[in-house]
Amino acid sequence: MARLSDVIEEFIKTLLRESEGQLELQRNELADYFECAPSQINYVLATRFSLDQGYYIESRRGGGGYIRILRLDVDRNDYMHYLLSEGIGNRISENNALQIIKRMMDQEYITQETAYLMKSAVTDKAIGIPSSLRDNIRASILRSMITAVMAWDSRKT
Amino acid sequence: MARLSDVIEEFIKTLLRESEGQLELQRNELADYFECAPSQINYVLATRFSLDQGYYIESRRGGGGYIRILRLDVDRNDYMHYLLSEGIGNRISENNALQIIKRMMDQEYITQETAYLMKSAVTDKAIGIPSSLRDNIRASILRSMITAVMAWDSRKT
DNA sequence: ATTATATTAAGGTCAAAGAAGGTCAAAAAT
DNA sequence: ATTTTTGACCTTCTTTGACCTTAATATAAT
Repeated sequence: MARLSDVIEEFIKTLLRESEGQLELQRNELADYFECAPSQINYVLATRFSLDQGYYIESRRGGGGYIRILRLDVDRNDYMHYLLSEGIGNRISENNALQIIKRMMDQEYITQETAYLMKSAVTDKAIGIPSSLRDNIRASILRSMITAVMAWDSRKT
Repeated sequence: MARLSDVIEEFIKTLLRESEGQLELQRNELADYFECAPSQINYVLATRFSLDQGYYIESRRGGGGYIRILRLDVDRNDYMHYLLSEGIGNRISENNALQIIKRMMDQEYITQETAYLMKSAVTDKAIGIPSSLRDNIRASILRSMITAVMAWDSRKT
């Protein structure tokens, strides 16, 4: 018997194929459909639709809430994927971060303007706190922004 | 699926656009039109037309009462300067930061893409560290990015 | 005609209920 | 031992309704 999680995974991937890599779903509805606990949907998303696997997830609670899944264009974003999975890690110096941003710009993954903005967010000065935590925070922010760039890109088809 | 509050928000914003940023409406009439509780109008106003978000509301009860909504169209640089000098300060919550970014986008001070990127840099998740320092760091980063937007702009003239 | 009172027509507040999604750990299955 | 499934509990956002306050107008009393 195929594991339910696998079935749900396939189901979502089919939907994604039919909708050009972008879709919105209702967690409870889906759980209902498969007669499983709602949290199983989260499990599927966490184990099969992670960033490393090339997916980006946004959600909103409350009435009219939703879960939005974006399939990132992996081929086109090879370098950025590498950055997210290994290239950055938990800590990164100001210099390294600036270099990475410059390279993304050179490769035309991002515009000059975006590069400028990203740089502004990862400088020592921006992050403030004079502590060893700074490099960790920087890494986290940089990763978040790179993810955003990718998600934005695949969003407008 | 679409949240009623969102529909009402859009409705009001459209009216505002058509009337040069100033309009008067009848709470009960609007509630009637959307077939909702009158207090839902207040909810929409409170959550989407706050001062922070650039709107000012006046109202009057009793016969001939009304709700007047004004969109505050401050000069772009004025607003950003205000943000830098007083609006943000040393600490800012995730929600407030997102609101400010949304407003800058609404008023077309920044593009949707830039807004998306900026948001990604100031979320709790991006900043990581679970500590009271987070709001300080966020304020600092947000200020830095706003400065960058301004600088970028004045650079290409 | 003037003043006091009642009625009606607005809008305001707040808390409870409802409608999502999130987290985490225990139990079950492989 | 690892992965999957389930369920209890949490957080966030929205919707609804009961009750309150204020203003204008109509009516009654002086």
